[in-house]
Amino acid sequence: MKLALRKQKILAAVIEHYIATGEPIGSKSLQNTEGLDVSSATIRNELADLTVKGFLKQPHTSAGRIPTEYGYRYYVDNLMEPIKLDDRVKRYIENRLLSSSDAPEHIIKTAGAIASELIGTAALSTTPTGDNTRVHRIKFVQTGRHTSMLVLITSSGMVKSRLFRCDFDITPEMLNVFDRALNESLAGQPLSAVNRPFVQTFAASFGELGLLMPDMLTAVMDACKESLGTNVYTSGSTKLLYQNDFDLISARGVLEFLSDSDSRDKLLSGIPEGTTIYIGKENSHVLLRHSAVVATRYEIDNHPAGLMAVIGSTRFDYPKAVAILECIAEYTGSLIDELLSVRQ
Amino acid sequence: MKLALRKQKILAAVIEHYIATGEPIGSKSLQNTEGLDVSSATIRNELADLTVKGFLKQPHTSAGRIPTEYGYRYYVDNLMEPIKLDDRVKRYIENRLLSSSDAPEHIIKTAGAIASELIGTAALSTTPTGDNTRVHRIKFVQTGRHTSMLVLITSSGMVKSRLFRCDFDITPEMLNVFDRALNESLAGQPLSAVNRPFVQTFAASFGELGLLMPDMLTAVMDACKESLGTNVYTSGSTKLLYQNDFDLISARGVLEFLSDSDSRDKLLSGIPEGTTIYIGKENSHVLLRHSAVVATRYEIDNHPAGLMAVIGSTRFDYPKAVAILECIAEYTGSLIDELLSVRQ
DNA sequence: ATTAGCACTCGCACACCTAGAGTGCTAACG
DNA sequence: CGTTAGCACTCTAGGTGTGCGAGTGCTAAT
Repeated sequence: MKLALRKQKILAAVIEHYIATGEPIGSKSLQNTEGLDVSSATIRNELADLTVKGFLKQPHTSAGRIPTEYGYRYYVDNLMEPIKLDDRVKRYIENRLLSSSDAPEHIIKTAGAIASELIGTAALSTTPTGDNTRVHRIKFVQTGRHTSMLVLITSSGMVKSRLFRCDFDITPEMLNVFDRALNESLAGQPLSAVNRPFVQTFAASFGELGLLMPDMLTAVMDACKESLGTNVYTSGSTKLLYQNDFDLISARGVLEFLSDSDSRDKLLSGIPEGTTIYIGKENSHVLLRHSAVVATRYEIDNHPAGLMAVIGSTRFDYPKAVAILECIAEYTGSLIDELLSVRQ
Repeated sequence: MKLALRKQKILAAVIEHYIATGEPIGSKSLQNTEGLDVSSATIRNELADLTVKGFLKQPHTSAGRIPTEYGYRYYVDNLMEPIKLDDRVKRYIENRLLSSSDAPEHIIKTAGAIASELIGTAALSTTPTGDNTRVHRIKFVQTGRHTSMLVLITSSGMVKSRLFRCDFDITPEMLNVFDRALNESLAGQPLSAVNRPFVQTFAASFGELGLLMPDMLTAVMDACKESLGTNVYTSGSTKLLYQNDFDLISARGVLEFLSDSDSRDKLLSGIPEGTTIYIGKENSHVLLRHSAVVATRYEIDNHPAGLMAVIGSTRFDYPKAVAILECIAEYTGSLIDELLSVRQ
């Protein structure tokens, strides 16, 4: 729907006032809006119209107007102007990321923490998705007479380990043989390829020896499967409880949602590349019906990889959140790229 | 302070009623208490006395009595009877733990989740403390021309990784040399021994080559230092927001506390072996002033290692929490022992 | 199309009231 | 001297009533 210029101006003014203060605004206060030189009665007419069209609503008859979810959507799609981030903020983000320790997981965790801190709401960050990830290397470390640890390193620099036990004594030579054989056939394979058929073929090609170590092969499979899933880090979730435009039920709902890995992962995996905004009922999950999600994917090796996201009430400073998230995502991606020497 | 038998009976009855219902109880309802055959007037006298002595208090004049923190303390120390866990519950715990994947971190995380689920409040579980932990093995995996990953495996089965980069091309032979040298001098060392002096001595003994790799040695040190710290897993923290005897401020405080790793670790590291209960102001941290913590240490290789703890309002089913935590801690310890083959 | 004026609506804050629960005190009892 | 019955008292929760202020929608004039 195309709105007349004056209506757009009024809609933007209502939304920006509401985002800033959390209070409804009425026709009188709107007269002070820059470049809106009409009487309050005119504004009242426009407000009534915007309300009928579904962009605005009144909490109750004698209150001012606040945006509906539809209003926010229109604002996000048509009215909001992308803000340019202050250089100091950019430098702050870069420094914080650089001073986190040199493990990809740490960097990603820190990225989430920065987002939460700067945007002032709960933030999520995920390790890269496994789709483009391959097995980099598998290592064995003996831990006991019958037990050993398997360490899987993926092409995106993630590490997973598994303990397994055998019925017979493990010798270093044996581990060496397995080390060589496994890496020969697995290194470079996509993680998703390491499934039961693959492992069974591998074991078969190994003859009798292969049959001896079902536990080890299960461990390999397990580790690959787990690496295929992403780790999700949550930051600043208590901030939700301080947002006064968020009632306890909704805030609790979001917290509940965040701690339920199934529904959380379902949301996250559905987010496309670039920057995405879900407002209110646009979220498929019931618990997020009163919340907004702003998410963006960072890239590793020029491929969309993991996510940076913030989540809060629908009353959200969308322009700011988008700018900060995109900045963090960019730095995070290039920092990990650098560490993995993907960009030589 | 020694209390007369009848006073003890009344105190226990008040506390147990309050734990069960969350409601204050008055003299009349207390007459129904098993084995208390006196009039309500007599009970009123006793209640007044217990109130003066500080065991009980009234939310307001016309309400019944509820326990004070001091009352809870007396109950926990003198009155509460240890409950024997139902066999089905025990089996449930064991099965849940056995079906978690074979990585110590997973088991510990699951243990926390079970505790939260069965006790119905937030739970914490930690990986073993580093005090008795030694370096088991260090592995190198090349990730790029100038970058490599270091994987540290500790004697308690934990894995830490670090990426590092060098100014020159890394060769497999070089990594092999370092692998051998590092493991020769580090394997079996307590993690705490791997500090800067140690690393410098090591580098010096290596001559020129040692000077070439400051980043690698820093990575080793970092990884050891990080392994010295414990990982803390939180489960069911949203449950705090559903406890109706917990006002929003207190619940939020606890959540805040749980997400602040510094103060959280400070609490956890101060907990002795065995089972410990902190009630209200006994907690050193301000944010826990209205909460209770029940914690117990599990053992690995017969040494007190990590923690299982639950946290909630002071209105707490202490006997149940103690019984369940101790059961979980025991199974967790022996399961990890078994995986690490410490008990052959 | 815009504006001034005005009656109207509604939520909030506050005061007020009542019912019910539980108490402490007093005096009587064994 | 401990125990008990009786009673006046206190306090909270919850319901009702009222005035204020903000903001609206409508109408008639420009």
